[in-house]
Amino acid sequence: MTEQPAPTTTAGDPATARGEQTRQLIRDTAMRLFRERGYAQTTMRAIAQEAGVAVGNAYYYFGSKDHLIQEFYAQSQVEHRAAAQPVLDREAAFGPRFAGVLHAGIDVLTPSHGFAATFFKTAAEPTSPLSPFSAESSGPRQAAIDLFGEVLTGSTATVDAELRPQLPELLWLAYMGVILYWVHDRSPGQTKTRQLIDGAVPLVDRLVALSRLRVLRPVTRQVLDLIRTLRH
Amino acid sequence: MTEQPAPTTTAGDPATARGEQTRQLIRDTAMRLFRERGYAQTTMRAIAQEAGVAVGNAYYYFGSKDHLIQEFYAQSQVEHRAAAQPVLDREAAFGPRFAGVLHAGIDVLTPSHGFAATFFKTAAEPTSPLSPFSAESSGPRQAAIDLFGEVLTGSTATVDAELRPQLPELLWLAYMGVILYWVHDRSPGQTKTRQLIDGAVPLVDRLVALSRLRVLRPVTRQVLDLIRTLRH
DNA sequence: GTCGGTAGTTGAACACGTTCAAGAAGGGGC
DNA sequence: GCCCCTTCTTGAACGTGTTCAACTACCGAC
Repeated sequence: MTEQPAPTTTAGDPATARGEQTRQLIRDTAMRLFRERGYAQTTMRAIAQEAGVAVGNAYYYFGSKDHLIQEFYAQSQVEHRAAAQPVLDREAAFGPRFAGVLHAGIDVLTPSHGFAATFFKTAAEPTSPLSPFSAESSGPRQAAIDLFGEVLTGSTATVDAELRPQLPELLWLAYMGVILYWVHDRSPGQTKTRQLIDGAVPLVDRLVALSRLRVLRPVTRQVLDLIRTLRH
Repeated sequence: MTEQPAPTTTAGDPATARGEQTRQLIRDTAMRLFRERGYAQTTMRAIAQEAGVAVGNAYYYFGSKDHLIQEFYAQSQVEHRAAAQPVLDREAAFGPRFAGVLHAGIDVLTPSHGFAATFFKTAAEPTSPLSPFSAESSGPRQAAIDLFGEVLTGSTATVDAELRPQLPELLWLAYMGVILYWVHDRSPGQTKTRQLIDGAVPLVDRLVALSRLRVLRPVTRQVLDLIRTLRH
């Protein structure tokens, strides 16, 4: 239903399409206003006016106000990947790698905590294309999962063979949990989220290591079976 | 800001206030329309018209359309408590008690899966008074936590002394997780949520039992310290 | 019975997200 | 130059949630 030009999210090509400039103008204006006033307080009329275009023009490029959020996601994901690179280069052990990537994610989001929190509700709606589990956001999601795959591939940790293929997605899921906590985190500077990361990662680390133990094999199996059943 | 008469959520008193009838009429009409058409498709004008009152009148009793959701929560909580009673009477072991109460919760919500899912997003917004973590919903929340307290008090399970006081809230948190999964569950009849409950409860059961083990004492401590740190 | 005040009720009006028919701009084919 | 088609742009109009000044119904006090 909602017509849209080919998604040119990935930078690089020199704005061939005629409207690409307008698209970026509207997107940047929206991001700025979201940061300045918050999501709810930013009206589509205000975005259009500040960008110097008509309201309908914004809807030509973005199907809805919510779709502007998706733009924010994609942007954040790219920044997250970049911020994680130094960690992946530096650390070799699983724990520090995982913690570093989680911290990098929060680092990227921190400046937007005020307004990001208010619109993460849209992501929580299952029917919304903005849900991190939806088909529409499978691109950014897969990129994020791949990032946690890199946390593993580059690490010195030895992981249970059966658990291994599931683990990147599980780590991503843990990251989603961290974000959920972060969104609700009212502590100054969201320090508690940092404590959550630093406290939980060693536990995950130990758990992953334990999964290889002979005695715990049945439990590991049980957990993996459950996960496989529950995946869509 | 939003003026409201004293909340008479608890039934029993014979509608002393003049407007109590109107209040219930509007609430029941809203619940019916939500079920029939879904939350987004039900307009405040439609609710008012079906109830035979003016639009503004609905706002006299309920601060916003979202506040009607809170009414749904409260109602569901009461039904959940009632549906859990047979389980609490029947079962003695922790596992079956916990599983039974979780299933009872899903039983109560199942008829509303279609529309309940769409508005759980409102609950996910941290700033919203509808968030299950908010001060405004501390009443229903505490009632729910108490229900999981009863799961423990009546059970034959012996729990680590340090873990014990935290456990009801943790079980409630697990219930929130189940609901989060249920909301996204697209399987027919939400059978996967049932599998989640049946698969996860034995694991929780085992985990709780293990927490008392000498060898695992340091880990239990670590987890409990983390939880205590993260609580608000 | 009348007065005064509270509780309850009304519907027009507002700002918002969104739609859409109409038009403008651009660019290739001849 | 002219035509045609796609791409882009416009702003009025619609339906929504919400507000609010005005009005009515009730009830106790005298």
